Amino acid sequence: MRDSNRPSLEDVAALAGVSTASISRCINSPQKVAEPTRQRIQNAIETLGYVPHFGGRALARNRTNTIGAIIPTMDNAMFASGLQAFQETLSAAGVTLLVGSSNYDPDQEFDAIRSLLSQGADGLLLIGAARPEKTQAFLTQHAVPHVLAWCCPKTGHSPSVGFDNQKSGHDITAHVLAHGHRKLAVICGLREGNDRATARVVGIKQAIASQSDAQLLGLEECKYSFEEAGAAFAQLLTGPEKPSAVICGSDVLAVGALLQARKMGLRVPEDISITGFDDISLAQVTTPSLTTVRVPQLSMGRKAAEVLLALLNQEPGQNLRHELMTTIIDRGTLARI
Amino acid sequence: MRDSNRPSLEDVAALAGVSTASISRCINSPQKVAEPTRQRIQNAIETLGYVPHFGGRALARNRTNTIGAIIPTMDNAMFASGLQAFQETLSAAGVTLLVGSSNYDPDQEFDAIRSLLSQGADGLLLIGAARPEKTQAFLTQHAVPHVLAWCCPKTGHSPSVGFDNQKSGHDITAHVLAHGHRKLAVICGLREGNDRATARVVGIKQAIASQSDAQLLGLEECKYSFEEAGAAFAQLLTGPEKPSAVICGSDVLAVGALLQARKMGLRVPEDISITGFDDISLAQVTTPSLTTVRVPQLSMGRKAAEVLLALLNQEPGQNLRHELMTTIIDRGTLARI
DNA sequence: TTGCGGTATGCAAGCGCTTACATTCATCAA
DNA sequence: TTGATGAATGTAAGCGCTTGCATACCGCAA
Repeated sequence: MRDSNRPSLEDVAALAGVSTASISRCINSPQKVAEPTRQRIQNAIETLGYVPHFGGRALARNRTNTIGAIIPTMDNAMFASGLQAFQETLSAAGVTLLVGSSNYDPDQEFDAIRSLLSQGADGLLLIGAARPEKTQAFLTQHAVPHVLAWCCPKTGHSPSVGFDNQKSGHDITAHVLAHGHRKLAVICGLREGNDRATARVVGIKQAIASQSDAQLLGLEECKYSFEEAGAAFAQLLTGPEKPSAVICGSDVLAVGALLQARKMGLRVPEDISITGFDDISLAQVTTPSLTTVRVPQLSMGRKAAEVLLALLNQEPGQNLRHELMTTIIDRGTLARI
Repeated sequence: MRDSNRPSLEDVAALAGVSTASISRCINSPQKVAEPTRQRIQNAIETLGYVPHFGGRALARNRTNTIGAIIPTMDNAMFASGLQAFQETLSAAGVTLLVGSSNYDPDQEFDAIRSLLSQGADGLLLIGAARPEKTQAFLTQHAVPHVLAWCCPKTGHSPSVGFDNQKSGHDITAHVLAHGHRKLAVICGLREGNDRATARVVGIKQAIASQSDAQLLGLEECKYSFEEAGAAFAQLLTGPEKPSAVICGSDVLAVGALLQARKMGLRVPEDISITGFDDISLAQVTTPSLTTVRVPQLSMGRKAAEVLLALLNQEPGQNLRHELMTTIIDRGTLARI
């Protein structure tokens, strides 16, 4: 490739009149090299435009300073900004981020894991806790340092940085109930293999169950798109009894529902209330703006990076389970009745 | 790290009773190995859970199968979905994506470039064409295969996959003028070091200049946030003459303006028209939804990946400049007057 | 002067993989 | 039978870097 005249350590050594060992030391622990030598080496490095060869270094050190993240998709503000924070934190520590995506598909996730590891990732960031036996076994067998984000499982021994999806689902529902709603409906993402979506629904159902006169009129599962969510919303309104509030498992779903409601001539929140989840920027932009659950994406991304770095550096005494708090953001789509 | 008992080629070779060369061949070009041997090797690989060591491979091949992308930020739907498409295309070709971010800062971009290259990136995706001499020199000196996206420079010899920002800026402005607007104002991103923002404004001004009775009442530069854009919008309305339309260099800015307009009691588009740029999902969600310029993010990301892969494989006869078309999406924030 | 301790540098052995070249062996045409 | 051919496999030389150990050198105390 771009090698033929790529300078190597040896070239630098020749130019500076020292051994390759000194160059290496000068780069990796400058204090071990006398000042005048350091100068000479620096000059040589610069005149040649030397950049250490990654493969050589990785081979000798058996470490790449690279971390992989596998997220369902970047095409969703939800993960993108968490990932951005994650990347920035890593970058500050001199570690580079490799990304892979799973499209919410466990098989694709497995492939991505294999691929990132074979690309030399020292550790991984994974979203959620639910994964097939096969994937778990692979992670265990290869003793892959990893942290789970967007969740906070009570079982399992993977470090995690996230929040309690179930509790958050419960909270927003309790909030809706407290506003007087009794006939509820739910739109959630496809739950198979998605523990976050699943847990949120569990929390929602739990809250409804604990309010004796409340009822769940319907639940629709769909992909995270405006269109599908709109269709799901329409479907929920076909029954004989109409919900007074629709609780959505994500802001994208909620916005899809909101747009559809408008299309159907329903006023939000006068005719029907809608709530979201995540608090991505979409949520503040709709009219009315979305009552939703704020997920601490930035701090989650940052913290996940810190935990993973600590893991790789074998720093002891780490807290392995970091539960962050979500907050209900009251805006305009939830009416009191 | 996770090495002590990591199996190596040699271990596999011992188990399978062949030489390491055969294992390597079996992995990289199976047709060169006889079927029974292949079976034996496969078994050995699986029982040991062997995964090739990245460093060793990179060293021997002098290629990492890794590509770096440096984008201003992922925390903006604008780049995120293009990046997603880019990543998916690479992934299908067995290439992994490394990401870095620049925060729209040329120095940070330079650091990111160095960092990704030192991480072994075989090639780079960069956003926009404008960069300091120093950065250019670095790219040239190291003969870094790269492609520029989100732009389509007529000069320079870097391959590019993008669209004509200036023309698009011109087009949307002409569109606004065709709706009868004559008093215009502009909100754009910080132009320093951002050739896309700059070019868009040039196009906008050009269109205004070509319509003799049109005038540009004001231009505000700000960061890509709702708040700053709102402030910019307010600022534009402080003068004695009020614009009838505000052209924004990005949907984020347009939405900020829109929210601010509402706050100020202005009806959009009755009292004032607003246009965006990019057509990210925000644009279809506001009330009224945003008249904007659609940028073909998915095809851009995909194409950029293809071009870069072709570049790395030394495929000849490549078209080095791919200009994609933008489209004006008419929605509700532009009135006819 | 000798010897000691410490610092700066060099030497050389890997790290795990790929691959050009060498070897072996079976097949087949002459 | 013989030699040419080609397929399957082995041998071993790197790829560029790090690092334990050896060496050289300096200043200083004895």
